Amino acid sequence: MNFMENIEYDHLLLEFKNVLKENLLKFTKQREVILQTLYNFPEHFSPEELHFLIKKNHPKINIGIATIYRALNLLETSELVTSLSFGKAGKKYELANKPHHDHLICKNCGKIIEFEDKKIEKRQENIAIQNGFKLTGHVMQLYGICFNCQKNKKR
Amino acid sequence: MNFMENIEYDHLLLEFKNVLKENLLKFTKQREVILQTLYNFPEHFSPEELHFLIKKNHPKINIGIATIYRALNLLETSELVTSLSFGKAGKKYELANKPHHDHLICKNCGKIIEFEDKKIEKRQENIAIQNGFKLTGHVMQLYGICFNCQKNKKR
DNA sequence: CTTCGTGCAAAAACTTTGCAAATTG
DNA sequence: CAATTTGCAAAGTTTTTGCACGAAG
Repeated sequence: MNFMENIEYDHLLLEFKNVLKENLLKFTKQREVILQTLYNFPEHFSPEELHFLIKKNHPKINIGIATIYRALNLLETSELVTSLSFGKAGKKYELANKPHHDHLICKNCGKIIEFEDKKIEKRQENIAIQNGFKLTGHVMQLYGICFNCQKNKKR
Repeated sequence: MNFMENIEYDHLLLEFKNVLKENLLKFTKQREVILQTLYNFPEHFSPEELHFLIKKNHPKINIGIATIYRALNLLETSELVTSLSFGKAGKKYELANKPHHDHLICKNCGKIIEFEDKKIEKRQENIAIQNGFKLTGHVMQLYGICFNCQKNKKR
């Protein structure tokens, strides 16, 4: 992969640099690598997981966990990253403006279908406005039993 | 308020007692008060907030924070309580089987507004069917900036 | 050069655990 | 009675902070 030629990433990087500039903060190798890692791995990371991954993929950079925390707080405050957590799992972070994704998940076999529904999104926007909110994102996961698992169900 | 005459609460309590019985666990004053408090205050609590509230409302019961944590873990495992967290705020707990609702969450101050939208739910059902799924549940969180935080952001 | 960022280690905050005494079934 | 639960304090975890040095603008 050659990140230098990725327009989408370049745009994200530019946004980040603007945030830094606006706040008179500095662009450092550590901050760059953190953003890059969040971009390249489309999962949800705990600070610790992110730290581990960066140490593995960039052995040359000596990055401390405190830097990860500080960067994630900065990124979250500037709305480039969002965090969430459900149930037992701790807080997880992901890029805020990834292409939008909702999930339909089979509780039996774990199969995941991604979908997008304009009508629901429109409705969500309305609900936010009615409550005085400026909407910045959402998480929606539907749980159920997929076709195959319904068929195979012998219980 | 006379909780003795509250059918809804009685039902919840019964459910809890059944969970305890199934696992050969014991029904204690502390566990009862925790459940009761979650029922009576329809907010989202951190363990610490819940502890504080119980100490305030039941000064006679000497309840430790460890007991709160242990009870919340038990209640969450048995699906009587769910937890969620977002943005800066830590993990919060609420009763699971309140009438169904989704959350509109301020990423800045952590304020939570609950809502329910029949149109969205109908649509979710359709999406599931189109994909061959039998729907059993969902999680939907809308993230944004609440009215107050929008105002205050003008620095 | 001046200011900010970093790693480190220490501190603070949050959560779990071990244990003796108390309570439940 | 036997077994579980509790509060407490100690032990783990997770997250934040202070500081001296290094890096960015």
